[in-house]
Amino acid sequence: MVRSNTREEILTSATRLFAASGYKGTSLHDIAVDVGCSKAALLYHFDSKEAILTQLCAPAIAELEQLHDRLEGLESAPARTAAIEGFVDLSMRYRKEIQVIYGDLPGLLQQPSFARVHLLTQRLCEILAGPSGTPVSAVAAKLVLAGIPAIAFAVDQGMHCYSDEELRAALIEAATRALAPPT
Amino acid sequence: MVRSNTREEILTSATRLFAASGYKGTSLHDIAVDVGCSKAALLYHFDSKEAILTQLCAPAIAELEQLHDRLEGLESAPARTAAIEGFVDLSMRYRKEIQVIYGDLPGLLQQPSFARVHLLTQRLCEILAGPSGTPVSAVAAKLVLAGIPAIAFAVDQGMHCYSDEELRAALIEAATRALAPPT
DNA sequence: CTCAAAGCTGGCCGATCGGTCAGTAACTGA
DNA sequence: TCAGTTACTGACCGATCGGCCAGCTTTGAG
Repeated sequence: MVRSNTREEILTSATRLFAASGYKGTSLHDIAVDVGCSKAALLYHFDSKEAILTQLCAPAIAELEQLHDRLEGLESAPARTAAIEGFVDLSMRYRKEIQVIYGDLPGLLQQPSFARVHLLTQRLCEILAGPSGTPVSAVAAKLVLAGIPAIAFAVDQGMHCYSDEELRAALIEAATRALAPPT
Repeated sequence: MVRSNTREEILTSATRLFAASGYKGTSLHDIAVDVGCSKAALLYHFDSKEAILTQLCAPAIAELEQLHDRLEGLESAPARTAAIEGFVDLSMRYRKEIQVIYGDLPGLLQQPSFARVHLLTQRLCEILAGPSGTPVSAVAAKLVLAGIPAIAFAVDQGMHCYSDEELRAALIEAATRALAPPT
């Protein structure tokens, strides 16, 4: 049997398995069984296990990059609302990938391809914190920026009570509220 | 050389190494080198690698349990403020342990000793969401509950700009603001 | 002084890991 | 028809993993 889209199947399986058991907790054998091919086939399509991880995170990172570019030209206030909306959408669209990243954060931080993510996230944080520069606004920005992906992380483990639209709206409102200056 | 407090040294080293490289990413050999003893010595003091993980998380889990008991008798409003303060304090005191848990969340969720943590966190979430029961308040509670430990997670990787007191105050204010009903 | 317990070591075990390699079946353009 | 490329397999490799065990010191009570 020869298939045409094995590469995509590998990426799909790897994403689900990495998200469920972590990068280190998932072996090439596990992925091969899930895909229904040999372990060697994985390494025919990808240079290494790490290459699989990098490839499956690539689209999410690319979109984060795009979000960053989109915000660069805006004024402070509209940049903030756009950042909230963009980051919520991005976190919800790439739930599984975020689960993978969160599940292996300490080990991944050292990897060069994620250093860029760190920079982009820091920039987003500055935008969310706004120009005031008080500790509270900076910490609130970190809170939102860490909390939203963490919800995306947890949402597949027992938070099916809300629809995506409800969840999105609620996240944006809660984030906006946390970041709003006290009245 | 015979030492008296090897057990504590093992727990300290393991916590730091697990936090830095993850549970799976740290071998018994790594811990043994860090402590300055043999790998076999680790398994003399603890039944297994997993037992080390369980033991080092035990104090944090016990305190979470205490926080839960303390909140049980309170009314809705004071329970919420006490929950915020208690959870912020707990998250800051056990930063390293939280880093360990976050770093291996997917794998750890299946473990029985962490099922209890899941329950306690859910109860905390209900208290933070309050009696209103709207999606926004529930999601805001999740946001705060996920965001605070995530900051504790990230704080040791480049957020030394604030003192613990500043950080604590800012976290409590940001969390309170995110959870406050719109005025 | 004796001796058992506590604390610890070096060496070893089977299992599993990521990765390599020679070989093969199927498809494809010349 | 046939050479060449693509997609893939099974067997195998060295390294590393968690864990076990026989035996060696050190310590302290009787």
